[in-house]
Amino acid sequence: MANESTHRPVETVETAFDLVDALKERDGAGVSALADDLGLAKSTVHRHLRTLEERGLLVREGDDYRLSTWFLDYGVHARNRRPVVEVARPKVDELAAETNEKVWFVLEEHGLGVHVYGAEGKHSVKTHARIGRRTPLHQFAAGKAILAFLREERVAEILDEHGLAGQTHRTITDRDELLEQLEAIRERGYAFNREESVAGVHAVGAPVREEDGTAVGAISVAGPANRLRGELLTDELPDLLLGAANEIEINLAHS
Amino acid sequence: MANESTHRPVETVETAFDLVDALKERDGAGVSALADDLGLAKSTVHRHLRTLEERGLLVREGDDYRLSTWFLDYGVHARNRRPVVEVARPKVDELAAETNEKVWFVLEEHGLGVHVYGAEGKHSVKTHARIGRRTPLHQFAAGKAILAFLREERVAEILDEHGLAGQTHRTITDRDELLEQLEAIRERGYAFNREESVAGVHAVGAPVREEDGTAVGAISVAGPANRLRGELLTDELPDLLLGAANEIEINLAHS
DNA sequence: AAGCCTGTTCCCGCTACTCGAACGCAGCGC
DNA sequence: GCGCTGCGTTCGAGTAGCGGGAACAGGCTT
Repeated sequence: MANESTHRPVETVETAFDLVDALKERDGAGVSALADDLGLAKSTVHRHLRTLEERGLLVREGDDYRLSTWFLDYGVHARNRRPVVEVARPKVDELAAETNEKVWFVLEEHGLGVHVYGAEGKHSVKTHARIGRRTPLHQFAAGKAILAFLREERVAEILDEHGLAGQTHRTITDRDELLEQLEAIRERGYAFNREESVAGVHAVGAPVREEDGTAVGAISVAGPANRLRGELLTDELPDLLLGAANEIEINLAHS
Repeated sequence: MANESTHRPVETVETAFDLVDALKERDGAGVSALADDLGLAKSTVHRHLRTLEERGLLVREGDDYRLSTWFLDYGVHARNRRPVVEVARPKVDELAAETNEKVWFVLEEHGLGVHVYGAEGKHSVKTHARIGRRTPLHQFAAGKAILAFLREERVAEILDEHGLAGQTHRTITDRDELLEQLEAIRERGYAFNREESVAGVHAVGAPVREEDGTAVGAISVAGPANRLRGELLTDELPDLLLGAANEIEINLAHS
């Protein structure tokens, strides 16, 4: 599929999104700053920004432009298109109420984990996770749970493409070690994250699978390491998660 | 500022977003269908879709493309950039718990109301409102609350640009009638919506204003018409809303 | 097997995108 | 007061690259 070498992207579209990315990163900026940043002529940047603004994608604040909430509309649409999200949402809420911890539902897209829905428990920790954020799958419990239940070639593809970047000193950065863990996850059915993405934070993740066994997403519970330990971490939470994941799978199959 | 006539948009970017819009509307589609729809050559559509897909903005499902959750990342970023949203969020949650009804926080952008954050009460009604959705300001309580506290010229601009489309038989479609209502809203400080956006649904909306008096957003409570009536509608809910709006304004000024 | 539907590739022509220079305006320092 | 320097904006020109059309490859149906 798709011989990469022959395909030439639409460069004008690429610069448009380079601008959008730059605006996101800089939290808004003006014409000159963006032109410098991207090595484009001011007039070019100007024309692009105006085009995007007239479409409603950007808003002006004085001489600066920033992203508009149009993107939210596209994004929410994209999220809700995946049936599993609608099914998972109430279960995530339930789990958060039961465990009092932060609960996430995560999808895989383009080989990265996307946090698409989260619910706060009474004692939720604040992590860097946020709706829409993309995280390399090997760095967290839900991600590893997904990886463990993807086709082997797909896993290889993903690891080749995105590598094994470290996040904390505990993050798995060795490929063989990761593959071993994935094997263990496959056997017991759920994944742990012991300070691999945030220092002081533990998590458990369980995959949500479809009929053929491949993961369409995962749910996870995360909390402070000193609270999530012992049997709570190794037995109780996995039980709750597997139950919830299973319910989601059933509801998904009958929807 | 901005002589519209001289400015020529980047057409390639426009077609790219025409494709994105079409994909949103159709919930995903293939090359040929999109080419037919937009009157473009298949090869053109193909090249655009590939470009967007390689950027991670689209995902392929077989031969169909659909929007990816990348947009969610942009959108959440855009929303969280507005400081008022972070401040309003906990108040919206509180109000939902207190009233047991659906509570929304709405921003104005490009002359339209954007529902950026909503909280469910125990007895929430399901309306067509959804995070990210844009609605003409004259059609609902929060929107009217915002309109009432914008500069007069700005209001005229918005009405000229977006018109007064009807939504239910109760929607205000007469400009003078709307301006009169806005005057009344300015005097009492909050707005009502009696089946003007959804049949059988009433709502109350209160503006969140900054120091100079202009609205930066609004909160609203919506529920079934037969529950939201009498003193609850005309006194109790307005009181609660004004209190919450005021707290948001104070927190916003000190953040 | 032939037809028809996809998505995909290739190449050519002309559009329109990019650039650079010039302009108007503000704010600042001398 | 004046000029400098920053900004966003406009204009014109030259050519890169976008868009179109035709041809190809593969699946499915008839």
